[in-house]
Amino acid sequence: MFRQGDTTKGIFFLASGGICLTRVTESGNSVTIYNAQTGDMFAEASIYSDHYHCDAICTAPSEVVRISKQAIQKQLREDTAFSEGITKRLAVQVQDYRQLLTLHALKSANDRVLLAVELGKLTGSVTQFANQIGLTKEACYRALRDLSDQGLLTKTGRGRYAPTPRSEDRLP
Amino acid sequence: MFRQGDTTKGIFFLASGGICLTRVTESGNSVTIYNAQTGDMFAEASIYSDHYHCDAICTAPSEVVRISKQAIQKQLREDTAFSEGITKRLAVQVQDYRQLLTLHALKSANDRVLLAVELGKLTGSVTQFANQIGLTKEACYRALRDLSDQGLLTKTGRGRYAPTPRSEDRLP
DNA sequence: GGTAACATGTGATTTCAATCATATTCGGAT
DNA sequence: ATCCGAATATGATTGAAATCACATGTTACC
Repeated sequence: MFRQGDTTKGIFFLASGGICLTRVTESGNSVTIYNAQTGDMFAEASIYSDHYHCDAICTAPSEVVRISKQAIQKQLREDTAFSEGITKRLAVQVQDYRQLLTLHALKSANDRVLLAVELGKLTGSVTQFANQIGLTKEACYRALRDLSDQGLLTKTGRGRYAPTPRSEDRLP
Repeated sequence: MFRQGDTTKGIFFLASGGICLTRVTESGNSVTIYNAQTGDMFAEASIYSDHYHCDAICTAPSEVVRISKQAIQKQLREDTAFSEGITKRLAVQVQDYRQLLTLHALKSANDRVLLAVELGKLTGSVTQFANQIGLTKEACYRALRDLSDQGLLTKTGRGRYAPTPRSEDRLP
C-alpha cells in the first residue's frame, strides 16, 4: 500500500484480506507494528503527518478503500458531527485496546479465557478466539473445559461456551 | 488522581512528575496501562464515558492540571484547532496501543525484549520496563543478558542497554 | 556514617502453556 | 453419497518463563 517515508495520501479501510504494518527501527531491524484484519482501519494518524512512518504490505489479496487526506481534512473542518464522530470513534478504540491489553496481561490461560468469554470475545470459532487472545487453540480448549468443570462457564454446544450466571443476577 | 469507577471530571495535563495509569482486573491483578511523563496528557477518552476505567496514581510528586469535562466539550465544539489537537492525540494513542499489542503477541522473552528496546521502551528502570512489556524483571534481565551475549544489544551501563547499530547505517 | 528501601543481577526449581500426536465431527464441494 | 479440509477435543511430552532465593550496588534520609 505504501512505504515508510512516502508522502501521506490518506487513511485506509481494509474491506477484506490482510495488511501488515512494519517499521524499520533506528538499529536497522524491520519490526511488525500491527497486523490489520478485515474490517480494520489503519494509518489514522497519517492525517496529521506529511509522510508515513511505516510500511503497509499486503499479506493476502486484499480489498482496500482509501479516503483521501484532503477529503478527511475538509470534512473534519466543515462537518462538526463528522469530526465529533471520528473523535469518539478514536476514543472508543483507545478503550478497546486498553481492554485487550489488560486481557493479554493475564498470564494464566484460565484467567484469560474466563475474562475474554465474560467480555463476549467468543463469538466465532474457538480457533479465531484463541488467536485473538494470544493462546494456542489447544490451551484454549483445555481452559474452556477446566472452567466448565469448575462451573465458571457453561458449555452451550459444540464450541460454544457462556459465563455461568452469578446468583446475584438471577431474577424471580 | 482518580480511581477506576470514579465519575469522570475531565482530562489531565501532567506539568511535572509522573503518573502511572493502572487497571485492576477481575482476578485482582494490577496492570500498567500507561506511564505518563512530564508534558503528557492523559484520560482523553474519559470525555465520552461516565466513569474512569483505570486508576491514576502518582509515582512522583507531580503538578497536574485538570481541564473540566464541560470546558472540554464546549471547546471541542467551538475551537477547531483544539478539536484537531485532541483528535491527533487520540490517533497517536491508537497507534501506540497497537504497537504494544504487537509486542505482547510475541511469546519469546528475547524477541519481546529486543523489539521493546528497539522501540525505545527502555527509558526508566528495568523493573518498570518489565511490567510494561508483560514479563517478570528476572526474565527481562536474563533476556537482556542473552541479547547482549548475542551481540544484538549493547550494555551501555548498569541497567542501560541499547540496540547494536546495524552495519548498513554506517556512513563514511 | 549508618541504614533502610529499592534496583540490578544471577542461580535453582517448578509450573504451565506450547508442541506434537491423534481421533472425531461437521460442512462444503464433487 | 462420499471425499476432503477445517474445527473440535484430548492425551503425552517438552521447554521456557515464573517463582523462589539470594548477593551486590545505589540512593536517600536521619
